[in-house]
Amino acid sequence: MDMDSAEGADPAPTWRIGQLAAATGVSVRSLRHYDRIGLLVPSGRNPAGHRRYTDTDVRRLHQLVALRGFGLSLRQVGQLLDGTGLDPRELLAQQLARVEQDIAAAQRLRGTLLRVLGALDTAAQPQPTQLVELIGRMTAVQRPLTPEQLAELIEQRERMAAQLSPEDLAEMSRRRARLRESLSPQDLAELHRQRAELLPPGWGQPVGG
Amino acid sequence: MDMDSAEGADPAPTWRIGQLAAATGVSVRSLRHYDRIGLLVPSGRNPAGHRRYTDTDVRRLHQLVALRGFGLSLRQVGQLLDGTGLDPRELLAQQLARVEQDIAAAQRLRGTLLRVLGALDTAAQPQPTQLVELIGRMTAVQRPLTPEQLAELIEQRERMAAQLSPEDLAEMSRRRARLRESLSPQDLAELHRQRAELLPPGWGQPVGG
DNA sequence: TTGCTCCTCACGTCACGTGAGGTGGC
DNA sequence: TTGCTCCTCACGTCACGTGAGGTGGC
Repeated sequence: MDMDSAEGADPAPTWRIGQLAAATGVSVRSLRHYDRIGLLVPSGRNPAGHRRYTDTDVRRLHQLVALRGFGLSLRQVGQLLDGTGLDPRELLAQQLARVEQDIAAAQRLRGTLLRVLGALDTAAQPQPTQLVELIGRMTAVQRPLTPEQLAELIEQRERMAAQLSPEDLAEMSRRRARLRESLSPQDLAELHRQRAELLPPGWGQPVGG
Repeated sequence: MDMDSAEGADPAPTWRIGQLAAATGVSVRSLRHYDRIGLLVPSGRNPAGHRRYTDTDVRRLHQLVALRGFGLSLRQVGQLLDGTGLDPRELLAQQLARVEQDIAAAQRLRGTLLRVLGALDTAAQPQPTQLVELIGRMTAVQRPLTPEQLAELIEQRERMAAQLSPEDLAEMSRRRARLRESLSPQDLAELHRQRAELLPPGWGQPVGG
């Protein structure tokens, strides 16, 4: 019976860097990077200088990839792998807190994007420049638009629409349709909800309509 | 009545870079960076080469900051500000899709972190190295641990605990308490739920316990 | 006249991607 | 002998932070 699962017995180098990359999905460039920064130095080199990885190296790579997947920096991964005085539980708890902050920030951003997309849909302005100005105005004031601002917006819209050809209007309509198609039903619903919030009280669509 | 809201009349340069930075929260270094890449080139310089920003520049900066806040790259921001053939609606819709992917990925990561923290709490292993190995094993198999693996884990835990002094055990207990305190109640609840899922059927805590 | 503000390099960050130019391995 | 794999520089990415060393402005 063989003892290949015993500890301590380090088998002869077997893996070439390309094989390892193909087997693990880690790029050759990344493996060289990990070598350079001392995170994963292959146990051997052949006479020509080619890296040779042992099974022990491969195990370390697997751990490295797992830890990297937690969003840790390579420095942190290295300290964990080498047991350099870091408590993994605290580190992962910190990471959890960071991820939750990221999620919260991303969700706020999502809300903002939906609000702005809703306003753009309402405004239906063709010139990017004017959209940029609208965006600036919307994000400058964190509150919903005042009735005055909305009125101005609508007035502007009417003026622009009056100058557009039927072809332009049809094109704009197609664009809005494409935008709608690109959104998930949930997003579309929330967009409509956000747009309703954006409108001053009394401006909402008729409930029974 | 004055006409300071009229278009076209560009007032004399007024803002110095430091003043602008203080007023907007954008760092001096960032303002110089925006100048260098052509994103926000101040309208003037004084004889000594100091940047002088006009109110028009300031407006552009406000728009820049707003767009940057959507998570767009500076290149994208520049193209929007200059109206270089980009449809803002499509761009923001793309951005929305990206943000939602980010949220989904971060939520998966959050779940993984909670699972691992739960397992580490169960295992209560003191050596970072062994924790790393546990992590490697846990993330290598995406499924819950098999009863065999869990048994091995527990056996290991017992063996280690048997070798620890009462002081060590007390220290470990304090660490776990600190970890718990660092988690939100929601996280703590989910951690317990995840740990229950991790256990093979029949290993859960007694419902009425 | 003294700080304060401003200036331009220019390196560092982070985890690699992407060639450039050259040599060993099957 | 011919591709294929491997090697080492070394620049580019992205949005700046952080000095270094020097000069104008109030």
